[in-house]
Amino acid sequence: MSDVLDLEHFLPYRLSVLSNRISASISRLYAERFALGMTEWRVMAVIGLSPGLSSSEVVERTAMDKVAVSRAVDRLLRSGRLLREIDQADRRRGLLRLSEAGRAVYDEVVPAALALERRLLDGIPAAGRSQLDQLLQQLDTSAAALQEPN
Amino acid sequence: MSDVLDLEHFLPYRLSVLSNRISASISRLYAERFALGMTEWRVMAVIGLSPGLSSSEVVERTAMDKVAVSRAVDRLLRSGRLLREIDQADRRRGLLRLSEAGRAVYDEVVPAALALERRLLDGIPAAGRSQLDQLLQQLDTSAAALQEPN
DNA sequence: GGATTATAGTTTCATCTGAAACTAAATGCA
DNA sequence: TGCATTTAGTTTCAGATGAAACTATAATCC
Repeated sequence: MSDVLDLEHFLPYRLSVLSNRISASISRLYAERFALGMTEWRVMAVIGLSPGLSSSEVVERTAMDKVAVSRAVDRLLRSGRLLREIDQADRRRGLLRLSEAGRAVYDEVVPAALALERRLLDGIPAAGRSQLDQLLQQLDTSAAALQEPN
Repeated sequence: MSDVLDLEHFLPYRLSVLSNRISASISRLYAERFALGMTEWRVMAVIGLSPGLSSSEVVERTAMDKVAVSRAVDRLLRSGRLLREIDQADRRRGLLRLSEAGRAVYDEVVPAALALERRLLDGIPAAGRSQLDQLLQQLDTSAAALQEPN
């Protein structure tokens, strides 16, 4: 059909707008209540679930920029929400865990984040959710393929 | 079930990663071949389809920031890809259209963008695509609702 | 063991971004 | 008509961002 590009129906654009909308809401949640940036929250989320990871492992898992992670870790250390212990087996690496204060924030943010996700999915029945899951998976695979090969 | 938040399965996170991945690929396409930023391209896309809109109408349609649009328009005017004519009925407004050079870029980028979209959707059958369409629509509605009401 | 290469993480720098303040024109109102 | 308010669009400023250079440690090769 069309060589016409209508942004409204252009998948990359729709995803971008949707994702920005959601990020804005969710950032507001973190920022207002906990003075927490998106990157910082993501670091906390990863470390909360998997204590003892290093910064570069966080980078691998989250696909965030390593500079961003470095700075987020720095802020979290300084605000006392994260602890870092040098890995004695490899002294370049710093092993991260939540402090008590960090854990307290984590335990409060997780339910709020999950509640927000639930509101997003509210109108969508179980069948639709698993379709969504599968579709996102496929898109992610295609998108990853798009990255490298030209 | 769980009060556990695993980023890998957290919808806002997945959307953000997916959208960033796709945006990166697509930006590369615009940037390398045409020295065109994402915002600039979006402005061109809207104006290409609907010549004669003003900047603020572009803002409305794209949900982009008005500062970003203002700057993108400025760059596009200076690179000679866009023309602006002051609306004589309301001299605050500038009516935008693609120049000949702009149209040439547009006519080359549109098929490339559509091709990229096609590659994204490649593994997904027609049924899945319409599900996706519907799901994104629903999510967008929920996300919009999330914006205002606290 | 010493030189070379690779990796973890940080710093620098130039750019991008968006909120808020601002300018200019238009509209509403007395 | 003249003053106050609203709207279109730009500029300013302060902070976020990411590529590239850098530091420190580890691993590899001779």
